[in-house]
Amino acid sequence: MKELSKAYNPQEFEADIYRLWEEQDLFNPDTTHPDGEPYSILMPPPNVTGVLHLGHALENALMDIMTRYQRLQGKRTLLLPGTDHAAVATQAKVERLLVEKGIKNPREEFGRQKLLQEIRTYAEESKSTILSQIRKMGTSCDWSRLAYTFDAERSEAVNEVFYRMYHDGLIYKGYRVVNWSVKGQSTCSDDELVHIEREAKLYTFKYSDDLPFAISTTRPETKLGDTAIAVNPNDERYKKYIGENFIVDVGAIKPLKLKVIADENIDPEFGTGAVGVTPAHSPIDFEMYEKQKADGNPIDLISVIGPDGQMTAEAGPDYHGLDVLAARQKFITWLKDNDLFISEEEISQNVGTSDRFGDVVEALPMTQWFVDVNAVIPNRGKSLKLLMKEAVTTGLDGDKKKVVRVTPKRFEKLYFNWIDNLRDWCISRQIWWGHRIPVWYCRDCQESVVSDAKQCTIILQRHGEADSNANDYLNSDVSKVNNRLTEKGRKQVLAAVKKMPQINAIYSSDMERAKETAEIFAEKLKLEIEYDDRLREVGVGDFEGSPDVGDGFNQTRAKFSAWHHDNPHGIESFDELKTRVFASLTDIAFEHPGETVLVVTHGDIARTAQGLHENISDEDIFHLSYPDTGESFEIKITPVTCECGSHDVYQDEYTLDTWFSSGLWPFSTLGWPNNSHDLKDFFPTSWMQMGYEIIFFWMARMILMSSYTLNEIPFKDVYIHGMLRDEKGQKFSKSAGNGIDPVEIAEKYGTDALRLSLISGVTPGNDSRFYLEKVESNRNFINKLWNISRYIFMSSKAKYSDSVPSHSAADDWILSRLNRVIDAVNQLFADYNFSQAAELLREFTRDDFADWYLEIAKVEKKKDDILIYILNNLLRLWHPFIPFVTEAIWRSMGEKSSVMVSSWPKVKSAIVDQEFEAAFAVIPEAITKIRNVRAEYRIDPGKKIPLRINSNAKETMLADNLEIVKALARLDSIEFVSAKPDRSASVVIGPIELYIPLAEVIDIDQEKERLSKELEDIKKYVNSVKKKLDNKSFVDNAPKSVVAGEQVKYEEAEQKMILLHKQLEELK
RNA sequence: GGGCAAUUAGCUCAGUUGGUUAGAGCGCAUCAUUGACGUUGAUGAGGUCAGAAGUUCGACUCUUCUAUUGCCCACCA
Repeated sequence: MKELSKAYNPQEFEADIYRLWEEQDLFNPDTTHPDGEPYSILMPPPNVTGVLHLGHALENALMDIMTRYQRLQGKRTLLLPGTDHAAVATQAKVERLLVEKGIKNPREEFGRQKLLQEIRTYAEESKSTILSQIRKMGTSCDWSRLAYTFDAERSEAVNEVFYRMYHDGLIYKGYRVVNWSVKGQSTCSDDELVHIEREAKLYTFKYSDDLPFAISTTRPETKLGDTAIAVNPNDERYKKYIGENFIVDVGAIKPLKLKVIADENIDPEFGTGAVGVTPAHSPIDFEMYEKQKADGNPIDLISVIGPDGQMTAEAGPDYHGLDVLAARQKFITWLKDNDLFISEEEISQNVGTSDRFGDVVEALPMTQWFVDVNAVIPNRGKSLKLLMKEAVTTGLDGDKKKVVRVTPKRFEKLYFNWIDNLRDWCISRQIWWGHRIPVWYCRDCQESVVSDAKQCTIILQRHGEADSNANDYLNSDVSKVNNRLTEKGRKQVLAAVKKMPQINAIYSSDMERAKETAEIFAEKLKLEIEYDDRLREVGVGDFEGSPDVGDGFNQTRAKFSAWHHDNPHGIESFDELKTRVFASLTDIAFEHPGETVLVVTHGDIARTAQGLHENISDEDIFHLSYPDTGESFEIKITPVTCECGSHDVYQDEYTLDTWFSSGLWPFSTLGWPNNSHDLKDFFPTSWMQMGYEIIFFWMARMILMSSYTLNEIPFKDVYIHGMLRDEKGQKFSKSAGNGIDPVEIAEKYGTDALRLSLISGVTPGNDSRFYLEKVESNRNFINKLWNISRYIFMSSKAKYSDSVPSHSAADDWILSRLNRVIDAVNQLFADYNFSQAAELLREFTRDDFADWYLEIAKVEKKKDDILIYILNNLLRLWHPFIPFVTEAIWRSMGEKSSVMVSSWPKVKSAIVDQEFEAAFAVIPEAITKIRNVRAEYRIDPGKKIPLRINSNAKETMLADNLEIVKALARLDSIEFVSAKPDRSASVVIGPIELYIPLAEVIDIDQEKERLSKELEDIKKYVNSVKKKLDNKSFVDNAPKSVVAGEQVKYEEAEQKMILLHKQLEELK
């Protein structure tokens, strides 16, 4: 047995222990419990937008506690780690950082490839930080199964699901009013809106004098696009006009034709009871537009606001180019000038803002991709909406086994409410960081193709610096110059090799400088090189060997039209260049679907490939920047063949909502769409935890995707946790400046203390507070456990054995307690009540074990085996909560394998004896009462005093365990007496009377007061119980056991009362 | 506008099908401490369970209403 160091210093062992677990592959269920019953938890993937915060730390603690608990039960437990590319969140973040660095418009200045490269670099960095932080939290996840929502496997799943939904008619492209963030230049879904309340003005006016209506609006500028007036069909004032058309001229490009339409939802009481209908800029009005169209009574749709947030030409020459606020003022002025303005009124209104970009969104009509939540799924007879509902109510198709249990249950209501109000989900985004929509358009026949082909990731690597770069001359003819890499160039390549991800194949231009570069890669990556002359640098014609100055090569090309189709000065035409690059890369993609390929090539070729990939104009391609020598960027090409046979397709440039890929997480991480073992074994997953703020975003989407794709629920149980708040109850946020770095806390107090603090006080679904005092007290507690162990190791030489003989009442007591605690902890785990489980363990460890049993053990001696036994059990019970310290102590105990793969203690019910425990309680009670008297009379704690016991207690538990009382209450003599000695303090415990003869210190008055006070208390109690028992209806109606219990209480209390009374009498 | 949650000791919170003399931790007070642990121990003070009504033999617990706080949802233009 190793001695534990004197102080508990988590910094000394936590990192080593985690490394050891990893080295022994203990997080991998296939290593530890290959034959156990599968149990799986998926980590909600943190966004790669920054660093781990306290909320993540809480989630890690919760998941890991559950994982370690299940693993100790012998289950084949998988906790699968991963991260989320978080499309818009990440791009918004990186753009913000770039703007801070002085780049005003990153998208314009960088272009797609370069910005994506920036984002990717940021994301990868953030990812590796987060992963190391997860390790720091002690999370026992299986790193061999690490996933990323944006990696090749997950992309494959995304495309496959899109493909299926499209062919099932659940995904459609439609012209609809969507939420548009002008600042982010992208759509967002309804769920991504954050509603804020703000003051606004409600204006009332007429379109023209001829019109019998006045209308009210908060957005006068949109009225330039009005095409109807809606009234309630039962509104007597306006009924007669329904169906009529009015022509008004409010200054738009042409006069507006306004049809009066009826709509039930119009409130006749609000405003004037007539509503100007702007189908293009209001989702509700758009619905009216759709309805009118469906009814064969179409109205127009005029878009007067553009994606740039400015008025369009449709709005008329007076307004065109103005931003909305300026247009509003101008329109109001016009109304006033023409005596059409009636009134304005301050109202408060709710507006939707973009959760990532923060601006108020505009409603704009656009062509976007949607998931239809109401359409009937072929062969299923029900809609996605219905599937989502079934999964939480009856189970899918009524199968009770396919039902998600939500803890706490009240969140189900929230979920249903959301489903009921759900509209079609807009899944296309105009940002670049994300999964491209897997739709291709054919350049030959103009048709679109939705393909489930696996995309090939191509890393375009420019060769390292060559002689031509260093000495500035052009070289594209392999036969003319032997242009090799410089020393610097080779170094660049070696550096690039280190950064290279897993590669399946290498292709290279056959020019010397590329060849040389490729060879370095090939050697290091142990791959063969395929040479392709179509990857050669652009042909420079007559400029071969000369520096590119004056009227040289690039000047010639700058006159774009001159070499577009032709070959001025013998240079390669752009058409020829594009054709060979496209053909080469397409061939590669078809050769390596689903793989990552390194293509070593030249600057101009890389840029041309990039341009082709982005589907931008030839001239724009020419103006793209090169990658630097030795640098690379990646593009993804999916080998798609159009129905017409052409490979000449380009992909839709929109990307998918990030929640589309997150929704697939429960199965995409387990190998779907491939028929993997993991999918069979671990899906549906067993348990999932998440914060209530992502129930709509994530839980709902996972249920949608799983029930659609696999006709299964994604998880059997979902545990909803609350948010962490600071000590004042405020949210943690950067802007509030109250952020706490979990890693810093872990470093200072130890991860174990952090974990315990995070979950303490946490109940399902409720917010909890986090503050340093909590961490400190938990650290102190762990230190206590450390010292308990240290003491036991110092005093005991025993080895753990699964069964230990009991030598005394105290032994029986502690063993019974232990088993009862194990039982209770199991129950608390079953209810996901982690905080209480830890609380219970803490109580047992500190109060029962350390404060009582260890002290008793010092008196009774020879308890080595029991001490070790209990400690061993305790370490296993504590391990899910505080994995590091339990492992450290476990190893010191001489155990060879890890505590994390030992076994969860079994309840030995034969040992549990609650009655005996209750009987034993007299001993601590007696000791406490005596200590109490000592404290009251200020007796020096070191001084030993005598004790007399009324002899009627001779045959009790107390009489059998006097040695314990003697030592712990610091007594020098104990005798049984038949009468109370003179001048002594007395206490009553049930039927037992204890006397403490203290002639020299005793104060009769003080003693009288003390006893009187106690007598008063007990009298009150006796009376209340008596009243109850005298109440006939109580005796008649209450269950017998309750009445009997009250009777016992009464008798005991009464006896105590009599004894106290007697003692008080004796004092007089 | 609709909904959800919370309200228990100075602070943070338990209290799981109605029966407890309503608990814990921190803080506070008093005392102790060469001892496994001062990152400690012993002892104590402190609450009409937000308010009102109701159901019941019995309410912190169930019902209704009220108040305060927080959160979520929502197409009064």
